[in-house]
Amino acid sequence: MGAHKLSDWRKLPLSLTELCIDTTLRCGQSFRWRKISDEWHCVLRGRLISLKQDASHLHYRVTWPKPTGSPVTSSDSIPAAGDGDVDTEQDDTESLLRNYFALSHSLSTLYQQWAASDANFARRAPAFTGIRILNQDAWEALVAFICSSNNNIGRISQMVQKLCIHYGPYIGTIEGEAFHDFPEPQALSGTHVEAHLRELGFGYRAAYIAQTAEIISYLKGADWLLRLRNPESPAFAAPITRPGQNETQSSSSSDETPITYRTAHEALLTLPGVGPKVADCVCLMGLGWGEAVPVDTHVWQIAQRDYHFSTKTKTKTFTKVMYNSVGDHFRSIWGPQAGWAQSVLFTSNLKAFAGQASGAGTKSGIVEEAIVKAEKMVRRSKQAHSLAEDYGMGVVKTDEEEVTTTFVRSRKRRITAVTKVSGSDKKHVGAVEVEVHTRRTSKRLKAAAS
DNA sequence: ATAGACCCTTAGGG
DNA sequence: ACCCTAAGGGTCT
Repeated sequence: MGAHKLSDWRKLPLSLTELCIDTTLRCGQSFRWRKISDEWHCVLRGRLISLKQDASHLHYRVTWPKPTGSPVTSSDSIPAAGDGDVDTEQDDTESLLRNYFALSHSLSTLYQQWAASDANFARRAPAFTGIRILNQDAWEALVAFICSSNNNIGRISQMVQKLCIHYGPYIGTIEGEAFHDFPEPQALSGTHVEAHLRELGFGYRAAYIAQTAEIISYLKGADWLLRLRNPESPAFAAPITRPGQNETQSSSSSDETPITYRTAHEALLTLPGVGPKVADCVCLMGLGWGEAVPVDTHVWQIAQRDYHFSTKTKTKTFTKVMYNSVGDHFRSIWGPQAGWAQSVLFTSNLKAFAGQASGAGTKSGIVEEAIVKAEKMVRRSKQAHSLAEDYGMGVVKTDEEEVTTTFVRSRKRRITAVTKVSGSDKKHVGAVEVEVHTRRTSKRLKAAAS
């Protein structure tokens, strides 16, 4: 009843290989989608979008908000002509969705390319198909990822939800749940905002958000953010200029240096609460820079575990030099859409998706990790002990047929992985045992092993 | 350049 | 049953 108009379901031919909304909408890109009785809902550009998917189609429906402040609802006075039947001529929801899901990229083609140039991707991706980078609103991505620092997906989603409820416009209700749009920068500006956000549990991020909102609203302007977009991205393709049209108009930025991924990244770093990782998230998911590779704890783990990135620099802190070198490395193997490939491996590494990992049975993330570490030991059995030091392993035992690795998962846990190898090939055959010990038990184990 | 502090929530071990 | 610790898509000083 709260909605002005509710469209009928429409559908878009789309395979699950090209897009899997169940994965893409849950993997920590957007924090606003909610699943209610098997349908996904979110407000995009002022309208409430509902989605469901089968093997061949993406089904969508739109709920338009009731016009605010107009005493006479025109639709009520107008006879049945257009009521309950959203004008499909005018409705641009399909193009909105094509743009939001960046459907102009062929995901299956990209997966093939990444798999061809990267064995690790080829091994992990089959269980995680259909993961796309969403083309989100840049301002929303900026604020959401400021919230993401030192935080988990659950709480980030709660925080974004609070921003919408307290500062964003109400759009509609579905099964008793209210949906608001994401607030504009001006709505999050003001002297009271920081204190209020602290009350709402934002912690130290409250100041970052309030300050960034102020800067975008009044100092730099919302245009500033939009000018950081990738002009080459299909999502922001310039309006088609006809041959006869004036061309000087399009090159209005003749006095400015052309925008690049690097300059966009640097520009974002000037905002409070925005470091290299958050800047890359905004570049990738809000500004169309496919080569942006956000390096967080997960990606850093992946880089070390699967791509032989070593922590040999004594320092324990993750420096900006290291950050850039990880990103450059992934760009060199995955190419111009490296950020898209990153999201696939990132998702495969999430605990929430651990059940999907590896085809044979459901191995936990811990087991997966143990297998991979053990495999690494197999490949480099000669340097097993030095590697063990690099990776913080406590005990390493190798012989002709079996490799046993024990490494420290946390201070109070040790995990032992046993990988069987077959003769000269030293191929991993999948036999894995994992044990979790208390400190006391592992001490005994260590003694027994040595 | 490099440790700590920073808000808050939850899961798991004592 | 509770307290305690660690960790969760980092950034700032």
